[in-house]
Amino acid sequence: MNYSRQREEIVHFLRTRKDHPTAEVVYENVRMVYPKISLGTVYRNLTLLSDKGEILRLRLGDGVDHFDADISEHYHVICKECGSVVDLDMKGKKIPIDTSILPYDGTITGQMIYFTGICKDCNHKDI
Amino acid sequence: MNYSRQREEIVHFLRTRKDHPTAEVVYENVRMVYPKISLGTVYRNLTLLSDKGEILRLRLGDGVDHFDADISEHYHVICKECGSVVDLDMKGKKIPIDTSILPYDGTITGQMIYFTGICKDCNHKDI
DNA sequence: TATAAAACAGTAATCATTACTGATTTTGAA
DNA sequence: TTCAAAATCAGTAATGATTACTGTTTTATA
Repeated sequence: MNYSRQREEIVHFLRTRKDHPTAEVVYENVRMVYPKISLGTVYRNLTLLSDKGEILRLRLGDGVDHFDADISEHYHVICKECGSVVDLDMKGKKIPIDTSILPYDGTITGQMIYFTGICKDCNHKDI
Repeated sequence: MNYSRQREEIVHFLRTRKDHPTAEVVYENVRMVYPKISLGTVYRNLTLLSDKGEILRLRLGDGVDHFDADISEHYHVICKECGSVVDLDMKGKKIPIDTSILPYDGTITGQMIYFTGICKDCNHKDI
């Protein structure tokens, strides 16, 4: 995989963000540096990078893919009000689930956990 | 909400299935009973029914919504090989996660857990 | 039965994402 | 440094799931 300036900038932009931008948001921002970049290039690189494991693709169920440069073990909370996605910093600890007791005839290899809730900002709005 | 014959048949079909059909699969099957039903009707009813809580809409991350008439507490395993979705019958038990210790500034109201794995059938294929 | 509300079939529109194409850039060896 | 092959790009078209629209039919109930 050759590293183009566009791809570098996409990764660099993602590393500056702790929210979890969509392809569209990445596009709008990288365009400030490379105005001629196309949305297709953004999508192709996000797919390439997540396939190689350099970034995470998050499918949060809102119909749009989100991307995360933080590939360490961590979890996400999705705000039901505003849709924002916030990291849970588990300081390296995984939530323990004993998959061996689950009643399943096949092999369980992984788990995906998302939390839903109301974020700090939306909590304040209610007052 | 008036109950039409089409809507009844959609719910009835979903109840016969333990896999988790997509709107397209529901459409193909309900068409055997009501050949003139349109895909739009299927989508509208699936949305209506899941909004009312009579069925579940599952967003499993494969880009297609799946639907489940079983609204009891249970979990799902997605096969990485064939994409099939199998229920985990937890016999009423929830997987315990103490959300109060999670480092989050807002309110956590719910959790979504999916497991990934290799289903029984795909395990056999490897031999 | 008559009537208003709800639902329908059929079709068009939307929106995120992927695929295609010919031009440009990057890489690594001469 | 130069140059050809490979990779990537910009721009655009296509795809596929889902939603919206419109005029017609069905349903509930008075």
